[in-house]
Amino acid sequence: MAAKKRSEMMEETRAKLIASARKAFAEQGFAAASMDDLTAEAGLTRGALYHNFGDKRGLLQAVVDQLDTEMAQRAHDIGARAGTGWDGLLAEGVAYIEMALEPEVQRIVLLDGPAFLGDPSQWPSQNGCLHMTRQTVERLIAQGVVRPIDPEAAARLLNGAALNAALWVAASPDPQDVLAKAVEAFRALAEGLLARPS
Amino acid sequence: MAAKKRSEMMEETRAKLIASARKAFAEQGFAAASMDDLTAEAGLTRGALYHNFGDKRGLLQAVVDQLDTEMAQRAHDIGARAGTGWDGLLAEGVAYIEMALEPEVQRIVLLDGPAFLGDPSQWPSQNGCLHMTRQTVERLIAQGVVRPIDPEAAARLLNGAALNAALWVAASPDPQDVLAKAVEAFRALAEGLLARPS
DNA sequence: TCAATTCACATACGCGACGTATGTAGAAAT
DNA sequence: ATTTCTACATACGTCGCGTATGTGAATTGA
Repeated sequence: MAAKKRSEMMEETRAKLIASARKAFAEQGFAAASMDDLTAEAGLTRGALYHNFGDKRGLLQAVVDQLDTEMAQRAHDIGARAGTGWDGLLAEGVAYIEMALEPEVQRIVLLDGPAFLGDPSQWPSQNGCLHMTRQTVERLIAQGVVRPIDPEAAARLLNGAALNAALWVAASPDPQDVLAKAVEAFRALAEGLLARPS
Repeated sequence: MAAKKRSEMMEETRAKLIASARKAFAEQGFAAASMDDLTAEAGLTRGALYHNFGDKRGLLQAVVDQLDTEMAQRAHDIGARAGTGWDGLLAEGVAYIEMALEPEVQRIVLLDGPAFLGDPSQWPSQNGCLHMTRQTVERLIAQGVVRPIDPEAAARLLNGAALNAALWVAASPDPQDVLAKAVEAFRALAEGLLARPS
């Protein structure tokens, strides 16, 4: 076991705190989660927390950034696997709906994030999912597949639709059935973006 | 001045507390708002609050119900003025986007509401806006204007899209310009619901 | 009309959680 | 080897929620 440098130790501490916070925030919500409990589970104290993240919101910010980055990566992979065309965008959107079913994502990124950190597009992580959807839309507009509308606006509305679909699915007693309906409605809505041959 | 009955007095205190809470929650957010300050501004104490609403969440629930009812009424009027067809649905959606620009609506109903009360469709007020949009969609499906998809799903996604559009507009430095883009994108998306002559 | 009761609200208290100020041990620097 | 620095721990003050208890005015019943 090689001796660890100080910077490595600090990275490890940050990682442990973020991991504990992810669990606590997902299970109890940001407001109800106790910093004492949270840090204790990571084998640390609140001192480490305030030293590394400034305050409770700073920790939430770090957790959200990590989750958002993971989500963007996953959605990108799924979208790319479905191709660079229209199907890619649909796959991304559906992937987003399905990811939003995970309690961690829903509670932290979709509910507490906007409530306590404000508008997602202002986050340091820039909301990777949103950014990625926008790029996909831009590409499809350039391809002539999607009609020339503001790509930022389109990405916003698509992500918003997906988010609410996920909230609905998650709260339903029969998630599988509701998920199918949500995906169908999402496909229908998204088709409104298609260039009409008119 | 007629003497007031006890029930009338109680209604008045409830109204005063809700009014104070609307201001406080809108300005500071639910989590940061202090019940002591809130009740003091209404000329009361926390005693009245806990007697009438049970706890802090109960007060938020009451505020959200009131706002939601007002929003549904306003959107209904605007939609009805635009007719009972496709334009009615579009008008409702745009009205929803514009209402979501008001700090009271955005902060309380769209951000803190879901975060602290859970899924909007589970609220006692049943989320009037959502309910109304669904009815409109159902009517248009019956008319053959909208293709036969699950109306609940469609209403959910439309409202979700409108919400995120509003968050975007509100956070932008040039709301007027961004609002126009958002409305355009919303119209495009919504057209995906139209029945195709395929 | 008057005593008894109810109730809407105020007051008082305890507890938990956040943020800060201070302490400390070990690594880094010279 | 001494000094400095820093990543964390410890200790403290404060604030806000929820509850338990008190009180005066309105209501009830005879």
